[in-house]
Amino acid sequence: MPDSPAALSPAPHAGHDHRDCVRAALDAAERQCGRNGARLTAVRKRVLELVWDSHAPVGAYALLDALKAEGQNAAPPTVYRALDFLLDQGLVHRLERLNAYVGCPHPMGPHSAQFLICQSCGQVLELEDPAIGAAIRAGAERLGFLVSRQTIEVEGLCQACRIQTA
Amino acid sequence: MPDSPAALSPAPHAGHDHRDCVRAALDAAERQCGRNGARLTAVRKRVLELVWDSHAPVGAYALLDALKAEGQNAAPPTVYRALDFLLDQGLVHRLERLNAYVGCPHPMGPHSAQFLICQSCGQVLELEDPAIGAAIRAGAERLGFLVSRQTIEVEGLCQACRIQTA
DNA sequence: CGGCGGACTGTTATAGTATACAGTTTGGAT
DNA sequence: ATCCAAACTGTATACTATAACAGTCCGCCG
Ligand SMILES: [Zn+2]
Ligand SMILES: [Zn+2]
Ligand SMILES: [Zn+2]
Ligand SMILES: [Zn+2]
Repeated sequence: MPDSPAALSPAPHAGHDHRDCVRAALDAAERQCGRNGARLTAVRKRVLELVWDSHAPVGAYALLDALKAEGQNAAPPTVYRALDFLLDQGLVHRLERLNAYVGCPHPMGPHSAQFLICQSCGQVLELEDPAIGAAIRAGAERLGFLVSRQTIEVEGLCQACRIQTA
Repeated sequence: MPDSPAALSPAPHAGHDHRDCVRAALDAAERQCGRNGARLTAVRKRVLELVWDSHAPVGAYALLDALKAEGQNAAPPTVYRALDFLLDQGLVHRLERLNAYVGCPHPMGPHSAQFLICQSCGQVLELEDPAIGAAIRAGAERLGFLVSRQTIEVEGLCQACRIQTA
């Protein structure tokens, strides 16, 4: 794994201007927070920017180190509180398999999605495929189980890495 | 909640003899290990039994405490090594959402499955629905993503708890 | 103005989860 | 009997997350 130092890799899907991603994410966040009276404070906004540093998930303590490197007074609760806020707003997602966080590319309040995690480059694609959710609800209901939340994380090789490996 | 103190609750889906579950699991484990020359040592076997104490997931440190309470010399690596072995053999599964481990009711080597976690009673149902896996692979392949491993954990209410709540 | 209440932040300490590493035992294969 | 690899023990440490409480900021009402 070309395990990037997580701090200085703004190189996402090889061939797009990632600044657009960041700008779009921040704009969407402003709108989203405005809509429901949530306050996107400086710390929260900065953490969101740091999460969007790449399309790869970032650990909470990596965010913490980044904040501290900027001279911020920061401790674990600082970043965990910001992350909790962003999670509540549906602006970032948590990847359970990695204990890490990734920006949501289409934030519209809390929503459930599926994540494709590339084991080679570490990037994450967020998928929102109704068929998957439906299949799961169907399987669960056959056992009388009432679904309230789904966690779906798929590991494998993204298209770019698959081609490169071949 | 049909709740029981979690330590002395061999009462899983309300109305089955759980000793059968345990016996079946241990038998399957012996067979499974015999098949591919893996050694089901005393510690490993005991950890498997402890995991099967109920149908609810157990944390690694709860297992550790149980081992120590039995007079075993045990430290975190003791139980993590046993769990790693059992995971490799497909005898237990890890639930990422809970940082906890649960016995596999139909062990046949490593396999991917779906888990229904009841938020009320804590019990876990393991599902192996080909339609779900297929839907995910289909969604992933549409993006050129090659799936190697799926993590699917669904939280909600099991049938028993749903009826009781209603 | 001045105090009140709620939301946010700072700070310290601690809980919970997992692994690295070095040394020792053990059970078989040669 | 000797050797080897796998398994075990023990200690220390890393990594992830939360508890608890004090201080700060800010809009609002009296
Ligand atoms: Zn981008
Ligand atoms: Zn990739
Ligand atoms: Zn049972
Ligand atoms: Zn239940």
